Amino acid sequence: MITNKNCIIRLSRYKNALYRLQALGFVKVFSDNLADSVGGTASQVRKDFSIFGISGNKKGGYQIDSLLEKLNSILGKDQLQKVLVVGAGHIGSALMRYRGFEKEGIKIVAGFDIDPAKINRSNPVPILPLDEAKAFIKSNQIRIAILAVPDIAAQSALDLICAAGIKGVLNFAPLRLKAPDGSIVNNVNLEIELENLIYFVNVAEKTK
Amino acid sequence: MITNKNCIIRLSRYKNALYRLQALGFVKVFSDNLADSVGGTASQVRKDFSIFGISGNKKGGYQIDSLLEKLNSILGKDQLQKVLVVGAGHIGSALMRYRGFEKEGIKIVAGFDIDPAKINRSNPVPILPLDEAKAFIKSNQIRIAILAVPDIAAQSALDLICAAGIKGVLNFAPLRLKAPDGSIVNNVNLEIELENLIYFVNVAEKTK
DNA sequence: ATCATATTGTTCCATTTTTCACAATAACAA
DNA sequence: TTGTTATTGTGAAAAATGGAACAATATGAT
Repeated sequence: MITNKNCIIRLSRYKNALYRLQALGFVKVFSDNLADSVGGTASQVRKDFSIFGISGNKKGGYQIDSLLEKLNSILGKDQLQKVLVVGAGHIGSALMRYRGFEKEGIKIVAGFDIDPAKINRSNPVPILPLDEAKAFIKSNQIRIAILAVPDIAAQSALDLICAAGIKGVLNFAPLRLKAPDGSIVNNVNLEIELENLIYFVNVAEKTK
Repeated sequence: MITNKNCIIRLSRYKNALYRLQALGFVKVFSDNLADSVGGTASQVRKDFSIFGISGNKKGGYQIDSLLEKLNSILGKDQLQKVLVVGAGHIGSALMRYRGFEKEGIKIVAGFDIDPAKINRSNPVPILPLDEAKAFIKSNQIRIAILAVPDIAAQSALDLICAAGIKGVLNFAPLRLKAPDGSIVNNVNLEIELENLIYFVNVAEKTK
């Protein structure tokens, strides 16, 4: 079983690169084309594919359409993914308005907040009271959520939505959350991303 | 020389955990406390520290205040980091309004956009025309930027700010950018983060 | 039909990263 | 003072990751 997160990220990159190539009229692709597009080696592309039983043609490369089909199936993109956003602050609202998810088959179906002033049922993405999250998650069978609430509220919000059936959470609160059994929390920590960048910029500066 | 990004990310996590412990009144900490807080092993904590020449006391653990000093110095947090945001769309605006950076000593000093309608010089974080970015970067000696512009504009905006002196960029546009010589680009790709999450949720579901 | 060539799939090797294990030693107790 | 204990610091082992190399082979050329 694959536990290598980087490998799955590379599959996403291959997929994105393939759509671009397809848009340019390409029908087949070689491992080294893909390596160039995503910044890796041809061996790694081939190995990534072989891990998932994807095979191409000796001397013929890979057929883009069938390759995309397989990648999309692996990545769960053969069905629309309904996602909800918990927290309608700056970040949460921006995510709800962000148009980039659509073309990836990801649809934000609702936002939730505790602040009554934020509630807006007629929004393109309705913003509902957090009280209603449980019922909403159950009746719509949502499995994925984005958590964009203040630090202090993050753990309890996580517990609430996981108890209601959420299995995967992308957490923007800059602190480590304890994932309830049976659910997965991935973190997007912008402060840490920036710190990391600053560190490497400083190192580059010093060693120059 | 350290090139291990994960190691640096762990340092940030240790730092954050230490502030929380300090706020609770703790004065010293053991490697296994830190391991618990950030979700790792005690050996790794000690090894991470040893890589940077940080040492504690046999049987006495680490003094939190001096440990924080050293981590902050490694992470470049002994001075305010001025950052600018390029692109004042949903994501860019949310980042400019996000209050979480301040407590990390990161200050967003300006935003830039090509759309004249977005310009607002009297904003708490002024939003200026992209034309002015070069002069601003030079005169304020900014080294770090967040790139939150549409895909199509990302590479040219990157080239522009790097030519003006930006050394590190956190890119939110969901495509691979070519980093100009001497600068570093880190990517935050929300679509890919969600895809990744969905993949692992699906795997967990199947193997259950 | 035969040969040359290009490209895959996979094995093996190198490197990086993590974990284990334990000697060294500071703090404390008797 | 001596002994016991807790914890570090690090060297060695193990695991994971990535890359190079090459045999296998399909394709196209002659």
